[in-house]
Amino acid sequence: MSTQPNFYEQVYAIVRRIPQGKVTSYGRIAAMLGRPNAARAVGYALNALKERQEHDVPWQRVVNSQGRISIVNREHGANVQAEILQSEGVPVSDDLRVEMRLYLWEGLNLMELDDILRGG
DNA sequence: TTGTTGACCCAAG
DNA sequence: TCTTGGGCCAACA
Repeated sequence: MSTQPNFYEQVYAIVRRIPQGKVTSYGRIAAMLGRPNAARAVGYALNALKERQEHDVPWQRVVNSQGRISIVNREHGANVQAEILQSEGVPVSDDLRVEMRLYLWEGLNLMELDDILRGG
């Protein structure tokens, strides 16, 4: 389809469905969109979120494939993303790592995914 | 259209 | 476990 929704919007649609207390990776999101090698583009999309001020997108629930936080932003000495995740019940170690084995979000079911790919 | 930049991923060493 | 290098993709100048 040539009139499919923007790549950004698809990324946001998926991130919005990550349940509290779970995390997923940039690469997994890219794979859900049918672009297993577009992990960097997903990061680019989330980066643009800052300026858009879309507070309904839980960007903090996205970490890299190794369960590590890739964001350098920090306030009063503590990493912002780590703070938010811990407040949601996801433990983050001192070296900014999350136990992916325990907190990984498995992803969407086929019906939800199809809904997003269609533009829902 | 080309080159550069990123909140990445993966395989090797 | 950490570091490198190569690869991939979208946005932007």
